[in-house]
Amino acid sequence: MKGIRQLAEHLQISTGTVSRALNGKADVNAETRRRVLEAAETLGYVPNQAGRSLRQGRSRTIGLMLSHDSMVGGASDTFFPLVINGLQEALSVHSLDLILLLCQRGEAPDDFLRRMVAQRIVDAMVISSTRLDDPRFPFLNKAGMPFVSLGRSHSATADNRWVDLDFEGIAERAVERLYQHGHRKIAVAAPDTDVQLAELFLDGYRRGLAHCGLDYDPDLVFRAEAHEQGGYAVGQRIIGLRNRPTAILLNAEMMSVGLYRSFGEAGLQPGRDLAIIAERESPVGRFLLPRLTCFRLDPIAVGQMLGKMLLSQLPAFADLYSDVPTTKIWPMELVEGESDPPPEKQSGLL
Amino acid sequence: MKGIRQLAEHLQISTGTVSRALNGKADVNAETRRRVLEAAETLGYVPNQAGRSLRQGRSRTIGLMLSHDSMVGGASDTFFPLVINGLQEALSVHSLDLILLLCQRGEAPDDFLRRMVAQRIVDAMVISSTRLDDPRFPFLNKAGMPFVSLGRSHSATADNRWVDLDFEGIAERAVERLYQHGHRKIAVAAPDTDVQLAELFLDGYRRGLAHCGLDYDPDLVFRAEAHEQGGYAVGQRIIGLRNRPTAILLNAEMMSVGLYRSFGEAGLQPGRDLAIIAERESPVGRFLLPRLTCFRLDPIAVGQMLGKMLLSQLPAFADLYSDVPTTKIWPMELVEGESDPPPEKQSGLL
DNA sequence: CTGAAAGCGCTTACAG
DNA sequence: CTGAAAGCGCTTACAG
Repeated sequence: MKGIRQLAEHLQISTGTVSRALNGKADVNAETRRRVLEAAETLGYVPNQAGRSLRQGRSRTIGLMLSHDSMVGGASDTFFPLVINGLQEALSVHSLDLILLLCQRGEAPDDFLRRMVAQRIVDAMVISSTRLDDPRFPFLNKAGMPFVSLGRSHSATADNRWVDLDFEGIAERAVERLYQHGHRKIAVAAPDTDVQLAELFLDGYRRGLAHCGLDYDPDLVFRAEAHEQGGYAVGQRIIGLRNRPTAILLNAEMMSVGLYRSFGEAGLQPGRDLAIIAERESPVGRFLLPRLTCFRLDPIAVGQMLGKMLLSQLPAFADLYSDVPTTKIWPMELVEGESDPPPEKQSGLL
Repeated sequence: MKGIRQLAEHLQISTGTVSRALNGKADVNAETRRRVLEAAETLGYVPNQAGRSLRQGRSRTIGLMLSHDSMVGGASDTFFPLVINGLQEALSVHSLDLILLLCQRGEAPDDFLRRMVAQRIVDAMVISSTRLDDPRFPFLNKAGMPFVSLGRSHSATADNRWVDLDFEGIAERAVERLYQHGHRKIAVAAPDTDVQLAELFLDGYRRGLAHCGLDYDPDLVFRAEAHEQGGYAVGQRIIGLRNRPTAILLNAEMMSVGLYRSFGEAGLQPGRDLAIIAERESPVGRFLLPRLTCFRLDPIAVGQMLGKMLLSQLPAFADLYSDVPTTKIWPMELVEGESDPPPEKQSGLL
């Protein structure tokens, strides 16, 4: 079935009536509507999106911009797909489709976004992998494109909506927990880039130290990339120290795989010889030996929240979502593993 | 800048000329073209996609359909993002955009595809996660939507284009390698679903056994899901056996994380107590201890090949890509790790 | 409740 | 080399 015109001719009625019947407008005869829906179903008619978008001035499609890094890093493994699921759930309530726009490795994220927005393929955007200073915020604000962000930024205005994980809080709590376990020399690993989470993670770390009356020692901050290789490098550096830290916080759980290996190679045991707490629960961390102590959250709920925040930004749905918070720092719950045993167990591990 | 009409008025020329200048048509005065391009640049004009698509009958957008499983499973970790990069590289040569369409958990992939195709948002599709019997092939063939597939299927016709990994070949070679290392009781893990790769992997396994003169023993085939938890379950079952296999092939490298843990918990050493070869190289496998022996391929090249195959299916570009193969079984190269030590080293590991 | 008509923004034969 | 006009498929005031 080609178009609405053919469908209308087949039914011997006007395209306008077909359109109204299909779009659930009130003023259509019940029997007419039934005939139209039945014919559309049997003939497999689905409205051409381009015609619809052009006429309505909107596409009913939401774009989620992902960077190559957010897919390849440890974050990919189950986090993003589940966030996306939650997002789709929230949007599908209003028949909005979600498409994923993957910024190529090498392409500047800002240019990429500009292109996508200018083409008007999507009515609204979800952005992620925010940076401290992120030009996408002023750009989207200026372009008048509704959006929400997974991640904070200094560039966000009071009108912008975002959800972010409580990186600060978990770093603080991890330090306090390690302190209670008897640790006095607690290190931290964080990425050496301008991603927002690095700053937050370190802020929380410092705050935790302060609470415990420990001094901040810049030598205990290990800058490394948030993946296996980065964790391996951190492990190597720690092993080489005269005066090793007895515990470490990792900002990404995939780092632990490399850290475990470096310790294993050196005949040391992660957990016993270095207590480890990592940022986010994942299947890998759950099956490492020792099992990783980490922080849990519900990524689907994060996605649903993002979806609702986005809907609150769309004129067509704003009134239905007026009670949605404007920003949300998502709490995370500690999941006790085996990688930060309390002092009395530290020698008896395995 | 709103539309082409405003741009034309600003330049005091017709919209037709603006359009021709912008689209690089030959018969435009050089100076006119320069003025148009400059004005478009400074005023930030980009053509409205809906208008373009409607008029041209095509969107210059390619859809990549991903299933939730393909993102969440181990396959996600670096494989898909890199394939996507290669795909985008190939398509960007002709200014074709790629959008990712993620089939929700729970939504039937066939219905999802039907909806996407009917809406005509994309000109062509890339599908993945093929099954033995996959209705998407006849559907796309019937709908006349050009497509390529990452993965074989019995449902593919001779006209369909696909790239698939050489699951059969690697399973066969892995068995032969393990046989040469002295193993006579070689197990295999494969998913218990109708994904195409399960069948191929088992076919190769059987062929390898036959080459080595070993009997096929169904008790050595462990059906399990292709992730950490699945690998853990396989490990548990092996440990419980009176007469354990001395080696195993895993169809997914993420399984090894769980398998390693189950062995570690039982005081056994992966590698020494069970030789392991897994399907695909990944950062996790590289940093496990012992390092995983596995098979390597270049996912970017796979993506580029898929892109070229797809272009060969599009009328506008077919003649430029007439030399692209119609199907390709992608070879993989063994990467020697520490998880399948030759016999003389098996006792001295670690 | 339905039909006829306009028009969304673009590209492209066609005429000159 | 450029302009005027048609039309892609749809939705939606408007008239009846």
